[in-house]
Amino acid sequence: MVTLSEENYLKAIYHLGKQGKEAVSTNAIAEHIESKASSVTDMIKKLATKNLANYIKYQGVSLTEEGRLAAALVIRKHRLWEVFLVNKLNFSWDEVHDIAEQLEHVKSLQLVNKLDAFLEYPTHDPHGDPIPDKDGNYSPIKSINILEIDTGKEGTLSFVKDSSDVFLRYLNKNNLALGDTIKVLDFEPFDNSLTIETTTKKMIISKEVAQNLYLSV
Amino acid sequence: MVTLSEENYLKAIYHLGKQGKEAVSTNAIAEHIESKASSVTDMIKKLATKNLANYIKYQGVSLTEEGRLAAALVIRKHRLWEVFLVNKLNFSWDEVHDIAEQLEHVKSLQLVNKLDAFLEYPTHDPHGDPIPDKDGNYSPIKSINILEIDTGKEGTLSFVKDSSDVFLRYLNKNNLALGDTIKVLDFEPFDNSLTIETTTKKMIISKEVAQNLYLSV
DNA sequence: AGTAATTTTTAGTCTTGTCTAAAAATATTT
DNA sequence: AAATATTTTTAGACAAGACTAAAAATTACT
Repeated sequence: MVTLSEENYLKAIYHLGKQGKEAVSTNAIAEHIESKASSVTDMIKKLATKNLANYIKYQGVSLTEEGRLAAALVIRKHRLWEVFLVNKLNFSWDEVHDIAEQLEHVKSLQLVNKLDAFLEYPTHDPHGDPIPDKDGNYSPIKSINILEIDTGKEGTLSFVKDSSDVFLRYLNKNNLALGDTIKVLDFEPFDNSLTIETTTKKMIISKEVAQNLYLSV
Repeated sequence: MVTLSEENYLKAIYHLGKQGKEAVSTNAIAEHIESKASSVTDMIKKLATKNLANYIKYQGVSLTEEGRLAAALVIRKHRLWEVFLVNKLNFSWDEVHDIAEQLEHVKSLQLVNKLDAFLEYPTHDPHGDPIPDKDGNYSPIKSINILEIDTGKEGTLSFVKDSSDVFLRYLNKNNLALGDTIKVLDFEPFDNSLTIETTTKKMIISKEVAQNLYLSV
């Protein structure tokens, strides 16, 4: 049995080293989960004895295949619950993190999979992060919301979810095309709209449009 | 902050003494939550210092108004989640208890209330137990599933949810009327039908019919 | 390479919630 | 009402997870 606390460490290791494959430092983990280095050492020893992590003293930790899968499952649950909270319960996407942080620890594979079906197999959460499948795999493409506001991060428009005529006409009219480089400048909480910047201009896009733009970063 | 463990004790006290008003014994609680009497003593002392319980040594515990409300909230959450699992995720009503036992501890008043709205303000969970409202109150009437099979418990038919012509004709045809005494003899998991017994006869009713019959016990 | 700075680990302590075994209080029986 | 049985509480121990302070290892610097 993987405890709540163990799950949080697995998540941290997963996020800090590319999906847990790279070794991450004790200090990085401590900072990420807001604890102390000594606590981290204790826990990673425990994860190692449980075959969830590879650990060599003073050399950092990485996840075993088993650990990677366990971490991906927690992330899958987190993101599915976020979709539920936003799409079904009408939360706004900036309110759901703390609740999903609790829901992600509920244990029942049947529950995850039924929730997945109920939500009609979403591929991305409301923040634009991709949702791992049952085997822990996911596409590296993220929806536009993922670009944090005003950090200067940019992405390349590489996929549109809705390929209806009316949406493609919208893109045409606004001079947006696959391959364009996009940066997010501002987020308006009132209607969830975004101000974005391409190489040629600045514009405001609605929540509906944002949800259909996918970028590689 | 009320911890997970504290919530479980509050629930137990609430269930064992009529909504926590009557004093319940240490042993009864220990048995109910499958722990030891000494652990219970420790915890009820803690609940008392937190003003959630009234405790006099060797005299049992009851809940304070604050404790009663906290317990009712946990039960409200448990039963709402059960409705969600059965009505939205298509679980059968005998599979949902353990999952709801975890979900009931998720903290967010906003979540409970949005879930309540999403489920269209259900009054009873899939087992027939009434769902407390925001103030911890609920009707003492239970839907028929609550009568445990073959325990000899009986109730009086006192309310029908669906009052359409077609349902009332069904009741007429089958000689079921308000005031009738009803006992549940068997449950068929395949289609969730029940075998019931009135003072005059024995019959099988479908899940749909059962969901509309409410009894006072 | 040798010293200084940083990172990581160890050792020992604390809190929460649980347990066993023994002591104290209450209930029951005759 | 005394003796016995049962229930409840206390005392002390333990596991999980976190912390502080000190020791050990690694990395960085000159």
